[in-house]
This record gives sequence, C-alpha cells and structure tokens, in this order.
Amino acid sequence: MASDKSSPPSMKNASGRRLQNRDRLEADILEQAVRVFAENGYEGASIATIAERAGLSKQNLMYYFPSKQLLYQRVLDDVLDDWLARMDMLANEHDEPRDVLRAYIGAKLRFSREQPWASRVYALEVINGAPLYGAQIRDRVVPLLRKDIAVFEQWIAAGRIAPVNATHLMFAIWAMTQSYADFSAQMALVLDRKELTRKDYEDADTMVVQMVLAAVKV
Amino acid sequence: MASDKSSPPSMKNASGRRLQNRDRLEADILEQAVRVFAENGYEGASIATIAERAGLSKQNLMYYFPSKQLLYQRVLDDVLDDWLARMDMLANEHDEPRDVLRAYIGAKLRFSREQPWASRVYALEVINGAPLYGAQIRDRVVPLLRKDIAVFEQWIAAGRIAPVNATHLMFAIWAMTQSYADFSAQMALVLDRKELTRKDYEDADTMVVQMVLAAVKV
DNA sequence: GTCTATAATGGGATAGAC
DNA sequence: GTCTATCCCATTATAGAC
Repeated sequence: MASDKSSPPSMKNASGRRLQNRDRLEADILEQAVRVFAENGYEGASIATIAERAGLSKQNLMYYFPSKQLLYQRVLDDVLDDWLARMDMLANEHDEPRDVLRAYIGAKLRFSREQPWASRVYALEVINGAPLYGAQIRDRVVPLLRKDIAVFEQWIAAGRIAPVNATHLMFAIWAMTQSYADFSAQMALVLDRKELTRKDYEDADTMVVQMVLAAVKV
Repeated sequence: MASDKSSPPSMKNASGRRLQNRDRLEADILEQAVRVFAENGYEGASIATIAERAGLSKQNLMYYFPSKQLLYQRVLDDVLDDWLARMDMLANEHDEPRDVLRAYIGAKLRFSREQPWASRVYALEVINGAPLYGAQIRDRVVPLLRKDIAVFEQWIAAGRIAPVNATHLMFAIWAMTQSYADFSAQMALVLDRKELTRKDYEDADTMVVQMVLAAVKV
C-alpha cells in the first residue's frame, strides 16, 4: 500500500495486520506484567518497571492499558483463562478415578512449572483476601472446584474410592501442586539449587500421586 | 514515686516498669503490623495504617521502629520465633513415626489457625522470592526442614516407614498445612462461609494425617 | 501511537518544639 | 516520648505537541 509511510514500522497491511500488531504488543506487556506483579505484589509493582521490561515508555503502556488496576485485572483474567482451560475437562465421573487423579495432578503441576508467575500472582491475590478479584474467583474458580469435588463424592457414593472428605482432598491436591510454584524459592534453598529442575517436578508428581492414591485406596 | 508526673500515664514504677510499658507498646504495634503486612504486602502496607490501628501517630511509631524495613524484619523475626518454637522438638527419630507425624501436622495446622497473619506474611515473602529475608530463611528455616527430612530418611533406612522421597513428603506436609492459612479465603468461598471454623480445621487435620500416614504406610 | 512535560497524590522519613 | 510541620521522592495519571 502506498500510504504505509505514516504507519508503525511493522504494520505492512490493513486493519487485520494492525490488530495483530497491537495484540502482539499487548502480549509483550502482559508477559512482563505477570512477572513484575508476581515478584513485587500489586502495590510493589510499578508501571515504569513493566514498561521498561517490555521495551516501551510508561506513557505508551498507559495508552494500551489506561490504568494499573485494569492491567492487573487483565493479567489475572489471562491467568484464569489459561488455568481453567487446562483443568476444565479433567474431572469426568465415568473415567477411572486413578487416571483422572493422575491427569489432574499432572496438569496442575505442569501449570506450576510452566507458569510460575501466573500461579504466584493468583496466590498473592488470594492471600491478601482477594480484595480486587474476589468476585471473579467466586464466579469462575469456585464453581469449577465444587464440580470437581462433586465428582469425588460420586465416586465415593459408588464405592469407587475410599470414603474421604472430598472437599479437603481437593484442598490438599490444590495446596501440594500450587506450592511448587509459590514456595519454589524455599524448596530450592532446601534442595541447595538455584531453581527447581524438571527432575524435581517429576519427583513431586510421583509423591503427590502416591499420597492421593494411597489416601483414596485405588 | 513522686516524680511520676513527667512519665507516660501507665508508667507507675522505675526502669523495669518503663521497659514493660515500652514492650507493651511495641507488642501492640507488632500485632497490628503483622495483620497489615499480611493484608497488603510489604509495599502495600503503610506505616500510617499500622500506627492508626495501634492507636498512635506514625511519627510516634517511627520513634520505636526507625524504618519500615526494620519493622517488617522484626515482624518476620517474631513470626519465625513463634513458629520455630512450636515445631522444634517434634522430630525425634526414636519416637513412633505415626505419633511424630500426627504431632507435627497438628502443630503446623494449629499455627495456621491461631496465627494466620503470621503464616501469610511469611508466605508473601517466600512467594516474592524472599528479597528481604532470604538469608534468615536460609539460616533458620532450611536447617530445621533438613533436620526433619533427615529423620524421615532414618525411619526409611530402618524400615519403620515405607520408602518415599522424604524431601517431597516434607514439602507436601508443609504445603497442605500452610494452605489453611494462606488460601483460607478461597477455601471459605468453596465452603460457602465467611471464614473457616474449628470443625474445618479438624477435618483438615483428619485428611492430612490420613494422607501422610497412608503414603508412608504406618 | 509515541513523545515531552507536568500535575497530583501518597508515603517514608526528618527536624525541632514541648 | 509525643506532637506539629515539612521535606523529599516515587508513582500514577493526564495534557498536549507531533
């Protein structure tokens, strides 16, 4: 096109291309934002730091995200989108409990390993009592947890797993898998390494699966 | 005493009494500080809020704690003092593994229930990578965890519990018990109550003990 | 869409009277 | 030890030129 001169460097096409470009920039910003929020908390994170890491000015960042709170909520939205997509189809009451539990633990641990910042941002929000995001947790996370707990209870009613407190079983699975993101700094100190290795996550998977299956006797 | 006039209202005696008074005030400040840090994170917490809740001016607070960072480190010191005192004598290789594990889980869960703010302040620091307190964790917490892990390993070597990865067993116990403080907001949402009850902690204890004992087959 | 400049606020910290 | 007053800085956010 002849009128390309007034467009940004990488915008070579029409509106589709422009949208793609904007999306790419937003993705860069969000990728840095989740890290900075995880490392410093909401108040401790500064727009300037996020902008600098994403390679633009803070005023320019605020052109894309008009306020810090909107950026933060978008970060949490994306965290939940990713996590819910991974965990959604796992609990099916007709599958073998053993296989479902293995898959569930595996998926949750994989999330902790692949998206530790996402896990940590979410954890920080929950620990603080979810002041900015409680409604979303109530509407999006809690129903999913309850659905999974209901599946556990159906298994118990059908005698397919040992009778345990399904709710606290879910809390236990959540806690153990989540901690490999949230407490990895302390774990690395105990294990005397700079950071957790793939082998550590495999050992974790073995241990957590072993504990859960032993508890429900399958 | 006749010279009481120039002293603070509650100071009725000599230096011993004055010290007691100062200690009392520091304790009030620290009690509020741990809550405010837990609810807002280090950066999100303001000296003014802590001072207001403790019933004094922020300038007056800074007479007792010259800087925010010193106050924060004192809070974490006290958290560790309390926690380490509760957990210290528990792991004795000569006792019955079953009893030691029960006592350990019980003590850690009790700490989550009685000192949720302490748990959360510590968790926030670890999640953020322990930027201000890593050295203390390395020097005070990690050795204790390693000692307990070593006891587990001696039990395994002696055939007193099933062969498991002792380190990850410890991580699992830590994660499950810790989460009843850190994630209680989310748990309360799932359970549809304003906050966790004593009964919830009892159910938690049952579940965690059941999982750990099943995993090590005792 | 990106830049310079700047407003406006909040919070940590200090000075000095009493 | 406590108070009033104030400084100083970081940070969010906006205005307006280009």
